[in-house]
Amino acid sequence: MAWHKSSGIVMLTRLFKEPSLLPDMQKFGGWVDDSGSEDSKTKDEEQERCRLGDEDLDEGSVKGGGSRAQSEIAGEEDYDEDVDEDDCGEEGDGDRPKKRGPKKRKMTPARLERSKVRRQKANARERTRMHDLNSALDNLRKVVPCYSKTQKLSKIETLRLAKNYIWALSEILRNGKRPDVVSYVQTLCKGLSQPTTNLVAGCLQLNSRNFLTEQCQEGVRFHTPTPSFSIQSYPYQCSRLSSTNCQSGSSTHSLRNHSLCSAYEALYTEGTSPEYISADFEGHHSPPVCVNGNFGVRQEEPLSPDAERGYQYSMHYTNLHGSRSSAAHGITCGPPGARSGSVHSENLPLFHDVHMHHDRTPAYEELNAFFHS
DNA sequence: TAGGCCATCTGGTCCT
DNA sequence: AGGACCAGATGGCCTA
Repeated sequence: MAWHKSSGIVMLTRLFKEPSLLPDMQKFGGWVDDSGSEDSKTKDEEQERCRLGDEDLDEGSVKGGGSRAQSEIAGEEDYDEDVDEDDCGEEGDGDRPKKRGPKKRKMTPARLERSKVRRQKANARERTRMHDLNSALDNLRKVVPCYSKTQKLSKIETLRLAKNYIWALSEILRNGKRPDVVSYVQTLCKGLSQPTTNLVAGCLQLNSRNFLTEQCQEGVRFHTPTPSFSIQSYPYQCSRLSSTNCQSGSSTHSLRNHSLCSAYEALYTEGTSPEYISADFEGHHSPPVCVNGNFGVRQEEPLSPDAERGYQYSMHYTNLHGSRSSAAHGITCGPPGARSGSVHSENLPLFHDVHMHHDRTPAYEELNAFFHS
């Protein structure tokens, strides 16, 4: 599906206004073949233009016959200078067909100035609109899984993750049962770039005590709602794996399943009710960790040294912007103030500024209650 | 230096 | 008439 960034943002905006559009998201996108924009002016030029006043806003508002709104905004200064403002006679030479519609008026300095002012106002409105849009996007970043103040998801990744998140939650509500965790993770990461996938999966991976499971070694068979989706599509990069029994592949980078294995493991934690333990994954119980805002985080007991060592196997997140947060990150995960339930960040060298959300929205509460009922 | 991401400008279109 | 929306173009910044 072709997904244009701006189109995606617009779609998101409209989705908030019209949730009924959600089923049409998949149809949304595509490139518009259009052209014809003038060169953008530099910021210095823009600042210079901003020094212009509005004294001409109300001057000379008399228009010719018909609407001229478009021509006023759309570069009226390009119109012919030799067309008289009051000329209502024939336009153009005899060979060309006569043009209908409003006459082009001569650009007087005053009108030129008005055009500039109008353009400035339009630019200011557009800036405000985009700022509002970005603000909404920031709010969206805060409610999708994996929020990082220092490592913001890009716009497109935020939208993709939000779409996946909505889809995952919809599936949960539709099925009325606890989801298969790996499928849940898969759904969240579907279509995301590798860095974002690593980020999301890394957020889900808090416990590596039983990092490599049989499922991992043998290849996890996922219960995915979308058969075409395969975890093999996400070559997660793992770090600090050399000392573990994760060497199932020929290289570190071959351990692409580990993060999801850990994420998978992470959900099935001790402290949860027995029915929470998947039949597919009940060999061990790990300290409770969150998967996203819909899952609570509790850790009932201090980590054992082994468990702490296990965190050394945290997946490496290849961030989008390099060194900003690539090292010494841990995960802050869990309800604020839940000291015993939070994983010590010092044990989590990655993702220290990354955490799952716990926005107490009604949907959150409902789902959280659902998962802990 | 290429590529990704972003902010901004710009002109076109639609709607009120 | 004017604002909202859209999408292309452009340049800046950053990272690999």
